[in-house]
Amino acid sequence: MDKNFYITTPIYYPSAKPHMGHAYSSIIADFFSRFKRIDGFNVNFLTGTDEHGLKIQKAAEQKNVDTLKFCDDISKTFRDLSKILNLTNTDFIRTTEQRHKSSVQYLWKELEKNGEIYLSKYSGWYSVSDEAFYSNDEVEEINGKKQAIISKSSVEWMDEESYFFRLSKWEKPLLDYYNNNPNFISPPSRKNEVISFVKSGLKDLSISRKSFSWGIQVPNDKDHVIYVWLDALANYISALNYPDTNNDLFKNFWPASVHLIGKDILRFHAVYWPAFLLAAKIKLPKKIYGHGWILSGDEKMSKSKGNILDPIEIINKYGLDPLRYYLIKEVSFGNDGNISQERLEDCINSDLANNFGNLCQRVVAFAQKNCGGKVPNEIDFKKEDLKILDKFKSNLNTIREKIDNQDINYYIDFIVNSLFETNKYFNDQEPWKKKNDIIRLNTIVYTTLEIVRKISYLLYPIIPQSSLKALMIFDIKESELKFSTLENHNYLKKNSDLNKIDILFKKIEKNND
RNA sequence: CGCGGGGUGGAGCAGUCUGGUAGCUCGUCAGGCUCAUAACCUGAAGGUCGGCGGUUCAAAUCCGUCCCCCGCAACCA
Repeated sequence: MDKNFYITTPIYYPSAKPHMGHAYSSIIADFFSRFKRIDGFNVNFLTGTDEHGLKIQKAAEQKNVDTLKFCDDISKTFRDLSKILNLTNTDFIRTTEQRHKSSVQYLWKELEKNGEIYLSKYSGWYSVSDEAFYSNDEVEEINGKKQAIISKSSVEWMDEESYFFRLSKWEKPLLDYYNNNPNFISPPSRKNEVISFVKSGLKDLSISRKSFSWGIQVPNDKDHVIYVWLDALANYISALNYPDTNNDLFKNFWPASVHLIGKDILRFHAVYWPAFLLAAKIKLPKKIYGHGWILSGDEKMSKSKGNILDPIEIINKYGLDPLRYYLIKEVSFGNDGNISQERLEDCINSDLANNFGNLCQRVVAFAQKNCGGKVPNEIDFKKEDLKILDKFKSNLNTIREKIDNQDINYYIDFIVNSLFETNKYFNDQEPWKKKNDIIRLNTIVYTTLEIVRKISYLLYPIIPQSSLKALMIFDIKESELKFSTLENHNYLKKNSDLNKIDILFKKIEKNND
């Protein structure tokens, strides 16, 4: 069985500072990475920044700084964000790096060699901010200025030589591929969208620009710069040292297990990217997953509405793990989700503090008083103990399957239900009334501790810091985490010391006004 | 006929592909417990699943039609 796992985030376009959407994509990717890692996989987790294009060039000019310097600075804020979000990415790629540039140029030459590229002329209305051409009927004139009807961004007439990629010839092969690989585009609602787009007909794609210079040069034609999307998408293989397909990175990790993206860039990933790869005779990634957007309230975050929730500010106020938990739990994965401080606070109080944090606290405190602060030694499992313990064992493979289908909702529901059941179990077993039946008392405590361990493992991909803090009760370190040990009901060493831990999550005081 | 998403108890959501007594979290009310972060457990109230029509023994789920909301005009995941 393939024990390698390669997951990517989009590479972020650093024309402005990071926002909640970036944080969301990254956190989800980190979730999968961490899960796979504790399940014994060799994980490659790539993120980075996409730094070419006219928008960047102009932004740098406006600030009167060297373009690369401009990119260095903003790229760094994204690299910093990775640290702030506690990501376990194994690489961070910048499209301005030499390893990427030479990889893209090689890819170009491959396409050229295979007869996929031809030189022609492009005339049309070009929008800088959309990086797209529009035809006459897609443009309107308002106050004497031409703008694109769809995006309302201003356009200018361009009449320039351009290289084209024979996208049209891949229409049928793409449709066949979607058909033969039903999970290639997920979730299904996105797949339908892509299929109907491809069915409506694909035109050849302009893949070079003469009008600006900030990009990767077309091999053997220094007047042209390679189209930003062809450039950007290639990051997924340039980071694996393509074209050196014999090196370990490429051999182990290509094709990628999943490209995690926002639904807005689905077309580039599900149509253009596979077409480029087919044309270059490179294997296609196994899955493209287009997740939804994070909205504020019911609306899109926007400066004018003043409803922006900056991930950094949220983290400074509430901490990282609550944000990670919220984004993973409260957002129905695949759909758009809302974030509001009020609901974030509810999450912290109900799920994290009351349900999980308090459970850890109550069992450890009980063991301190009644079991000498040690993992109980003499125990005797009864069927009610085994019943709750076995739930983890019997669901191991289901959980793995759900994760492979990106069914995060199932995963988190399993955890939350387990927390309820454990609190109920402790309640119903009433260990505080078993002081004259020490074996029974011990068994209840042991069982509950085991479940705290199991749940902490499950929570590790979601809230790593807090999970590890909880596992300090047992002196379990990050490097020891193994998902498969959820099967073991006797994992905790008997008679070993239980460490007292601080309160895991402080409750948020609610205003009553 | 632009494209796409959505309308399920007070709030936020699952369930719709593969029809079969409407489910979860929060909130509210009542009770229990006392080991714990005034926490935890139990019970209750609360929904004609946007409207209308159709298929069916049976529709939140399939088909048709209509109404309403949201995004695609960005800080682009």
